[in-house]
Amino acid sequence: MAIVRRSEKRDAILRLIQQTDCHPSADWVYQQMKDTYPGLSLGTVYRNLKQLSELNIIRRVGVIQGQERFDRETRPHAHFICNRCGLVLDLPDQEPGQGFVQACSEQYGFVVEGHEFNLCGLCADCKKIMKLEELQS
Amino acid sequence: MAIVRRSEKRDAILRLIQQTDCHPSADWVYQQMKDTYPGLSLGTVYRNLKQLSELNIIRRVGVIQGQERFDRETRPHAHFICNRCGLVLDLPDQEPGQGFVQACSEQYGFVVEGHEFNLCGLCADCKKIMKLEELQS
DNA sequence: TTGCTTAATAAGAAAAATTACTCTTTACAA
DNA sequence: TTGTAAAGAGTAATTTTTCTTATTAAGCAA
Repeated sequence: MAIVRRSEKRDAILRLIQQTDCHPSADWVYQQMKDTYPGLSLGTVYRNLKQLSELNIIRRVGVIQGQERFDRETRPHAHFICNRCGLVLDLPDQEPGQGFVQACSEQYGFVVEGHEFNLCGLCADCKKIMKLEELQS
Repeated sequence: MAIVRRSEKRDAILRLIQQTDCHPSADWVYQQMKDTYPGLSLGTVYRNLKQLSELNIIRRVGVIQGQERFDRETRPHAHFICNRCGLVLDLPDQEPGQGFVQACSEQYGFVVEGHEFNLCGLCADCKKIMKLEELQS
């Protein structure tokens, strides 16, 4: 990988992500920053998010309702994702059994570098709303 | 959800996915079908893939190298994803402990409808290629 | 069966999200 | 200070979703 040079924009993007627990999207970052950095390009946000996740400084969560979401926490942990409102919540890690990774590596010859584990469903708020809608129909 | 009507295009899309184990992308499906169905629209492929996965007839795997991939197998199972070549491989299910789902549901009030579990890394072929590249540099 | 009704489906265009590319600016080492 | 390559802005291209209008599948009545 190429040398990584210091950059004001990247520092600011990272600071912003570190300060929130909302698992931001690229556009959220852009909207938050564009007043302070008027010349900021959305492409720059995307490029730096990609770079930061490749450097394992932040982490990709996955595409939720059409937008990639990111996570300041790189240590292994699971996520809950609400299918209705798009909420992302950190959960304590659900480690794949060490035996499982070992077996896959041996059987198929893989190098396993990481894992992602997401539960999907309805969050508490959306659960209530769905119940209301049922009653009304 | 709305009533689902029979449709020639959707049947053909589903048949195609059932016949392969390559975890296709929308564009792969489109490329395979466009000769047989000259008027086929890429939008139709996307709409039907979305609908089939909402009906739980196929399953979304996730975005890999910029493209969403799909899986004919809807029963719970894990995936291995190669970060270098984009290979997707089915693995036997790594069930989240029933206790884990139960605990999340109770603690946060979630309704957990499903889970996705992916191992990421290098497949056997890419492992060899990376080794070669190391030797050459 | 035949024709009518309606709502799902399709095509095509447009919008949105993301990535790639080109050219300019800038960080940093020699 | 200067040479270099990384980083940025802006634009274009790609992938995916959404919207509009026309078509068509399927239930119902005659």
